[in-house]
Amino acid sequence: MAKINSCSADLSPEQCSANLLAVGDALYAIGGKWKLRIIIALKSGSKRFNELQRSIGGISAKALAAELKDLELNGFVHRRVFTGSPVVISYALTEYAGTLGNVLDALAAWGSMHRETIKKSMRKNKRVAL
Amino acid sequence: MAKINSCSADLSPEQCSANLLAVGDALYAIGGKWKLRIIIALKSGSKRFNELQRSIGGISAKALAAELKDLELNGFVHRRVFTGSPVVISYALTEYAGTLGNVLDALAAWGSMHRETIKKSMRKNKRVAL
DNA sequence: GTAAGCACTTAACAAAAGGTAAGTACTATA
DNA sequence: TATAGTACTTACCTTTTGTTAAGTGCTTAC
Repeated sequence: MAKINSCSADLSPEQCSANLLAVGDALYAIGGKWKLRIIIALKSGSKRFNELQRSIGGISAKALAAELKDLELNGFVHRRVFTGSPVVISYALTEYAGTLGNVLDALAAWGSMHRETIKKSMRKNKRVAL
Repeated sequence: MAKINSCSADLSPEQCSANLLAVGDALYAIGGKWKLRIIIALKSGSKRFNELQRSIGGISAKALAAELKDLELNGFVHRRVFTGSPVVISYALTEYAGTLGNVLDALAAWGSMHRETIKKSMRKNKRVAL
C-alpha cells in the first residue's frame, strides 16, 4: 500500500488529471457490474460455466458468457476445453489477473468497513426515529 | 490430475463469498461510471458545479447533478451554499470520503500499469502486423 | 439591453446493459 | 423413450443510464 499520490489535502491539477486518467483506464477494463465478481469467484480456483453462474448468483447466462468473452480477450481469464465424454470447459484466472490483488483487497476491505458503518448508522437512526 | 477444485494458494470458498459480498457492497456505493471520477476531481479541493463538470469532462449536467445528490446522500460529499451577491454552491469531500484512499490509490496504480501494458502489447502487435 | 455565467431542472430521446425464455447439440441416466 | 445436465446462443423486451437542448431565475459585465 505505498502511497503513490499523497494528496489528501491538496492535489495538484496535473496529479488530479493523471489520476482521473488512470482510474478511467482501470474502470474501462474492470468496471461494470460483473467483471470483478467473476474474478473474485475464480480466485478460489478454476470453475466451469454453470458452476461459476451458481457461485456468483444473480447473473444470467447471457451476461456471464459476454463478460467471460471480454475477460478472456483482455487477458484476465483463460478458457480451457477438455475434450472428454462430456466436453468440459474450465475458466481460470491468468497471471495477469493476479496484478489486481491490491485493488481487490482494497475494495473488499473498504466494502466490509462500509457495511459496518451503514449498519451502525441504521441502528442510530432507529433510536432517534422511534 | 486435473485440479479443478483446489483453491489455488490463498482463498477458501468462505473467504471467496465474503469477498464477493464485501466487493458487492463497495460496488453498490461507489460503482458506476462517474462516482469515483467525481471524488477524484474533488480531491484537489472543493469545486463548484460547472467547475466540476469541466474538470471531469464528458459528464452532462443532468448526470452530474444526479451523482452529486447520490454522493451527498451517502456521505461522501458535502454541499455548502454561500449566500452572497451571486449565490455560490461548493462541493467538497467529507472525511468519510477519505477512507477511500487505499481504493483510489490501488485503482490509479493498477490503471497506469495496465495502460503501459496495453501500450507495449500494441507496439508488439504493430511490428507483427506491418 | 443584450449577452453571458451560475446552478441547476425538465422533456424527449437514444444507447447500453441486462433479464427471460426458448432453442441447439451433445451425452448420460432412469 | 424421457428427462436432465453442460455450455452456451438467440430473440425479444425492460430497465438503467446517459445525452442534447432548452428553460429557469438570478446577477454581473459590456
